Amino acid sequence: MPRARSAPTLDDVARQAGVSTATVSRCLNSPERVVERTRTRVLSAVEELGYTPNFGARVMAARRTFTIGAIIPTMENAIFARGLQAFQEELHTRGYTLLVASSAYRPEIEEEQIKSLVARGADGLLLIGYARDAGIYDYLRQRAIPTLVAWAFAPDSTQPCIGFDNRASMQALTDKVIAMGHSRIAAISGILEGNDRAQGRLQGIKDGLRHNGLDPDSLIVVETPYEIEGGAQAFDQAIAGKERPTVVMCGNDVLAAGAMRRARELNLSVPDDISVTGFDDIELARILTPPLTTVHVPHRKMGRRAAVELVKMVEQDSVGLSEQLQSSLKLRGSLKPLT
Amino acid sequence: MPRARSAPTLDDVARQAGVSTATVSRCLNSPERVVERTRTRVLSAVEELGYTPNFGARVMAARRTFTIGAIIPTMENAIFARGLQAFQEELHTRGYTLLVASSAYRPEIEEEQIKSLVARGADGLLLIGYARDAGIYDYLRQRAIPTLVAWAFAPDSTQPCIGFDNRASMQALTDKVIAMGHSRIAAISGILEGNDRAQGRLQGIKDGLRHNGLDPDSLIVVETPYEIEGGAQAFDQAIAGKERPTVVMCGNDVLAAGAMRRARELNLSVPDDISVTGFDDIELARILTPPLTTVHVPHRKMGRRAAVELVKMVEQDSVGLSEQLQSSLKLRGSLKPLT
DNA sequence: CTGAAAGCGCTTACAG
DNA sequence: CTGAAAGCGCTTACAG
Repeated sequence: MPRARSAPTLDDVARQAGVSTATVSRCLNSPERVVERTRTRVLSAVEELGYTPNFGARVMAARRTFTIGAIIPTMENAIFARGLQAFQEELHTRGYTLLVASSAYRPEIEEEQIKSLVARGADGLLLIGYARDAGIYDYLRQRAIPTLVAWAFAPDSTQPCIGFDNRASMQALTDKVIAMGHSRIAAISGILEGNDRAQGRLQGIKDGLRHNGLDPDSLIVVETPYEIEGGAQAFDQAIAGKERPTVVMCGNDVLAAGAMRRARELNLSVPDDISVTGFDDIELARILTPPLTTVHVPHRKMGRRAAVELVKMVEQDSVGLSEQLQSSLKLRGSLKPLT
Repeated sequence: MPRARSAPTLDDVARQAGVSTATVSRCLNSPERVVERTRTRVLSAVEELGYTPNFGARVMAARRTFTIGAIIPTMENAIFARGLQAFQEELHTRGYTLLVASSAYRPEIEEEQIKSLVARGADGLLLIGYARDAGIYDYLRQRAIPTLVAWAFAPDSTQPCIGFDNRASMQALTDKVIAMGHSRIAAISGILEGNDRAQGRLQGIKDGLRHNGLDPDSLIVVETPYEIEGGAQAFDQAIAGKERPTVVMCGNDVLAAGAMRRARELNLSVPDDISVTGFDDIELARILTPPLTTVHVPHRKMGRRAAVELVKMVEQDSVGLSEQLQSSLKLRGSLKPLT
């Protein structure tokens, strides 16, 4: 915060207005406690000098930064971008600023980033998914940093969480896929380790198989990073067996986009030769050819609700209420009934 | 930053280690100025107490926050997401944290956000594009906030900028389009007002027309927000004239994706009935059917370079060097020669 | 190499 | 409604 050496301070304003610094501070922070006459005098002094409160001093005296930290796996994935945008907008209307860091889906980086944002004075923290080392939650509890988990919902989570049930959502899609006559199913999953969303989604497929009398162990599973290229390469493995699956269920829309691109390169028609499904319903899903069958997730709503709840936790020092949001199936051209 | 009332302070550490607070501070900030024996004693006291420096106090005393602010139009657009991710990664390796705000492409919101991030103590600022009110630059200069512009390069910019020449890049694409035999050209542009990138790209198309002896005034121009839906709706207008254009050149890939979706809905084949081009070469470009001809922009490199330069400006109090990055054409299936 | 002490610029009980 | 003053927890010349 290197500023012109001449940056005016509260003292300057006080002198100019002929009042004490306490009064100036009150005019700025709780104007109703100052009589109108004084207030206008002070405010015009503020205006005249172009005074802006010094951030560090204010933080130190008030013991809060009005800053909320968020650590997401990556900003590049549209899945987080949309929700994070809504989160930031909502924070802004509430007077908070967003501090962002990314973990690249790596627990040890996430841990480092958590500590870094806490050291930077984040008043509260948004994390993606609930599965992580208990030590981190201890650390956060010890420092009394309100922490909210999003993008996942688990009734038994130790942390308040706002999100949807990844596992049940994926099972619902699987039930539908099976109802359409598919039974040779392959899954392209994101990296499972340390990722409760990816694990939940894969479990959801197995639940669906089991639920419909199919053997979950017969499921072909290919694990790959959540990238288009990953989806494309995984597709090759997914269809490599002697009997080609009739449908490839992907852990998210990005993987599905990669899978569909690869299908096209192999001259396989989607959905005539093979069906493909995704998860998330990001914008991409509708511009693919054919449009992608997927699970719709209310990203913006989730981001907004998370901001509201987290600010409440920070300001009222409350524990935070979990909230389960509903997902829904979007049936589009990439999934076709087996006649 | 509400923490457990028991959060240890420098004083606690000093007492525990039997030294002064000055020595503890030195151990943490310039360890080489403390003799080893003392240092290890202090460090183990730090460890024992689980001491973390108080952010506000440190900021106030040191007069900097090690925080860099970035204000982008929106996080939702993959165009910024990729570059911002790289920007954040590079900042992190240099010990800085990223503060993010978004402007929704609205100058008045951007101005508010600039002031907000400055008030939050951003040591430096990253802004997108150079065109904005001179008053803002005055404001930033007055507070001595190092400011770097990215996503655009203009040799005559008053601010240091790291980016590419939007206008020349689009002209290069236009030259190519015309060389392929197209002359009935429509443009789907982003909103022009206050957006130098959008203006530059549109000018680039006109430059190309002029350069090839065509009348720039004959260009059909439809202006719409940078969203898929905007591109889809604009497509209808772009082809509404008596003679259908043979190519629709879009201000970015997102608009192009919308245009292509709409073409499909109208049963127009791309590229047989009409060609489409984009700008940015985000991942989406390669998964469209057919793949999109576009202008490749080195987003990650731009983000990294911007971080390096901005940190240099902050730490060395230097003016900042502009850097022009090269874009390149990606010719793919959505653009077809007119035989 | 280390310490005593001033100072950073606010906020906030506590008085009046 | 307003002011005097303590205090927030660091950093950093300045001495020694």
